[in-house]
Amino acid sequence: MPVMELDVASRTPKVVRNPEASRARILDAARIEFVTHGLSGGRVDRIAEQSGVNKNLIYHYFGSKDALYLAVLERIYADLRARQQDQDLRGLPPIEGMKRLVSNTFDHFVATPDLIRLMSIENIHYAEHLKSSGSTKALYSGLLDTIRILLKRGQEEGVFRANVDAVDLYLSISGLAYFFLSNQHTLSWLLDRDLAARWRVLKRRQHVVEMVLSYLTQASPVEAGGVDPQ
Amino acid sequence: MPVMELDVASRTPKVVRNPEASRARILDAARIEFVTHGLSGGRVDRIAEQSGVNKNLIYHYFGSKDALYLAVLERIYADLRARQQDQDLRGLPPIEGMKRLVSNTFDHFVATPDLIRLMSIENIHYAEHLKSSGSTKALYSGLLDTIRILLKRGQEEGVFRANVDAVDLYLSISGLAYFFLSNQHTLSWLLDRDLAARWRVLKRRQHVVEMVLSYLTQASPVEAGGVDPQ
DNA sequence: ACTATATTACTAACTAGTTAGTTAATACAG
DNA sequence: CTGTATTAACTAACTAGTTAGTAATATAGT
Repeated sequence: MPVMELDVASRTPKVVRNPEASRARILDAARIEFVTHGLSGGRVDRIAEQSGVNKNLIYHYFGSKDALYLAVLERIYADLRARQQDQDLRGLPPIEGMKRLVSNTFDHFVATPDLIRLMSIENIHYAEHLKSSGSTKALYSGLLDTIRILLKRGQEEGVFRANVDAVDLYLSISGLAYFFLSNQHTLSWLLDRDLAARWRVLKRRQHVVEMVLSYLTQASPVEAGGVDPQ
Repeated sequence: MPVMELDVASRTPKVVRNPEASRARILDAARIEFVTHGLSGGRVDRIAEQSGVNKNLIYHYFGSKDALYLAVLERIYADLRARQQDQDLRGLPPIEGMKRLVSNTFDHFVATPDLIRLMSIENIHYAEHLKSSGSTKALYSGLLDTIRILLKRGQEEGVFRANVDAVDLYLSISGLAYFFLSNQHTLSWLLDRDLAARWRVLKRRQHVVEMVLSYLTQASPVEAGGVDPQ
C-alpha cells in the first residue's frame, strides 16, 4: 500500500491546472492574433497553439471565435478607460490643461498601437461586435466632461473662443493623432518618409498641440461662411 | 450535314464574348466585396457570383486573390489621382485657396467611402500590397506642391504663419476628416450620435476648415515649448 | 484549323466548431 | 480525515463545411 501523499509528484507544486492563467494566456494570444491579422484573418488554431492550450479549451471559456474577439475588444477598451487619467487636468489653467489633454491623448495612442488597430478592425466590421457589448458604452463621458470644464473656464477667462462643441473638439484631437498612426504604413510608403521615426512622432505631437491650441485661442473664425459644398 | 450557321442561337446578337466588360465587372464586384468584407473576409466565389462570371475567369485575368485585391487598390488610387483637381487652387488668394483645398479633401473623403475603407484595410495588412505595386507612388506630389505654393504665397503676404511643414499640414487636413469618417461606426455608438447624419457632416466640414485656417493664420504658437513627453 | 475566351468539374488544404472522453480539484457524508 | 460523488479543467481526434486554386474541356471568332 503506497503512501501517496508524500511522494515527489504530489509535493512538487507543478501547477497542471490553472484556469485563471489559462484564460489569461488565451486572451493575450487572441489579442496578438487579432491585432496582427484582423478578425477574419485571425485563426483560432493559431491562438490555441500560441497560448499552449487545447483548442477546445478556448471554446470552453469563450464559446466562439466572435465572442473571443469581443472579449479582446472589451478588455482593451477597459484598459483605455482605466488609464484615462484626465480628472487632474480639470484644475489646471485652461490653456495648460488643454495642452496636456491633447498631448496625453497623443501619447496614449502612440503607446498602445493595439488599440488603434482594433479600432480600425472593428470599424471595418461596422462596429457590430461593439454594439452587441454590454460594457464599453459611456466610455468617453469623463473625457468629454473634462473637455467641457476646461472649455468653459477658458471661455470665462477670455482665452478660448466661444461656440466650441466638445465632441467636435474631441474628434479633432483624436483624428489629428489617429490618422497619422493608423495609416502609418500606407503614408510612409506614399510620402517616402518613415513616419514611425521617433523624432517625427515628437514633431507631429508638437504640431497637433499647436493646431488645437491655435483653434481654441483664436477669437473668431477668419470668415464666418466657409465654403459651400458642391 | 446540318447547316449550323443559320440557327437561332448563332443569329442572336447575344454578346458572349466581351473581355473588357468581363474584366470590368470582375473588378467592380471585387471592389464591393473587399470594401465590404476586407481582404481576408472577401470571398473569390462571391466575386465570381456577383460579377456573373465563372471563378476561373478571375484567375485567368488576375492570377490570384491578392493580385485581384491589388488591382482594386490600384484602381481606387488611380481614381483618386484623376479626381484630384487642385491645380486651379494655386492661383487663388492663399486663404481662399487653402479653404477650398481643405473642403475639397473633406468632400472627396465623404464622397468615396470605399477609398477610406480600403485605406484602413490596407493598413491592417501593413501596406504590403501597396508596397509591391509599381504604380501608386508619387500620388501626393501634386497635392503637396499645391500646399507648398499656397503656403509660400500666404507667408509672403503675411497672412500665414511661418515654419509650416507641408506634409504635417496635409496629415492634419486628412486626419481631421478621416478619423471622423473611418471610425464612424464605433464613434456613433460610443458617443450616442449618428455621425453619418448629413447636418453633422456639414458641421464637421465647417469645423475642420476653421481649425486648419486658425492654425495657419495665427502668427505664432501660444507658447513655443509645448508639453514634454512623459 | 486555330486561338482567345469561357465553363464545368474537381481537389488539396484549411477552418470553425464538436464529440467523447480523461484528469484534477472540490464538496461532502460518515 | 478519509473515501466518494460531483464538478470543472483540459485534451485528442474528428467532422462538416469552406476556400483558393487547377485541370480538362468546350465554344466562339477569324
